[in-house]
Amino acid sequence: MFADCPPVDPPMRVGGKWTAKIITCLRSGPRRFSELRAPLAGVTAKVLTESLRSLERDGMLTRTERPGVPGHVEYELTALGRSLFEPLAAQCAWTRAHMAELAAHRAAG
Amino acid sequence: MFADCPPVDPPMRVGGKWTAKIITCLRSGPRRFSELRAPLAGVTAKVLTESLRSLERDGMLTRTERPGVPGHVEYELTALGRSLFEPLAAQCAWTRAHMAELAAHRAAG
DNA sequence: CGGTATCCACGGGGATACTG
DNA sequence: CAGTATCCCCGTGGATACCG
Repeated sequence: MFADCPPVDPPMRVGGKWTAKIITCLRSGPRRFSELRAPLAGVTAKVLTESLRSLERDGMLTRTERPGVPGHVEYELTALGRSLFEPLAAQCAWTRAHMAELAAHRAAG
Repeated sequence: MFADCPPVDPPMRVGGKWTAKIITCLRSGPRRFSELRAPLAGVTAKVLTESLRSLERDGMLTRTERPGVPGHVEYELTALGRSLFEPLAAQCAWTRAHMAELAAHRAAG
């Protein structure tokens, strides 16, 4: 899921701790709450909810309740949210290109 | 100094709160501690020192004590540090292009 | 001039339990 | 299923004072 974007702890971040991963998870289309929670190993429901609400307030994604039994909720990126792919890709590219050098410095220093 | 990179509170950040601005300040060449502190309005000596030490540990910049009376200290970006310009520019471009839309969502929501 | 030393406030993030 | 409600920890960052 995130193989193209190595999880070097920082030094580069978009929004909160889970924001970049959420965007990446939604890349290929809308997903439900539980479909987001599974791949984002370690995130609690509370924190995931907060992150999603924050992204919704910023217009990065939409939240849609689908009725039925059982009902579910769909999260989908807006155009604004998808526009983050570009800077996100730049960060991933930087990390891929320099993470070894960075790790070497940290190990030495 | 930072006119080309609007200070939208985030959503995009490189490292700590001051990291991106420090890198930008060092863009045109080496600077002394006090030459960094002035344009970074609001940063305390402690926090600036911490940020610089962290960047030094990561190999992003070098710290050089110049003897003499009065002596001073020079901070200069390494090649690794300068390599951050690219993703940094991508972030600035995104912010410039979408900050109005973002602000509108936040005001409405 | 270029820092340390202390102390402290705040907010993000997490653990756990519970709910419509 | 998709959350809330609580409680709490801890790291970042800031205020203030002092130092070689």
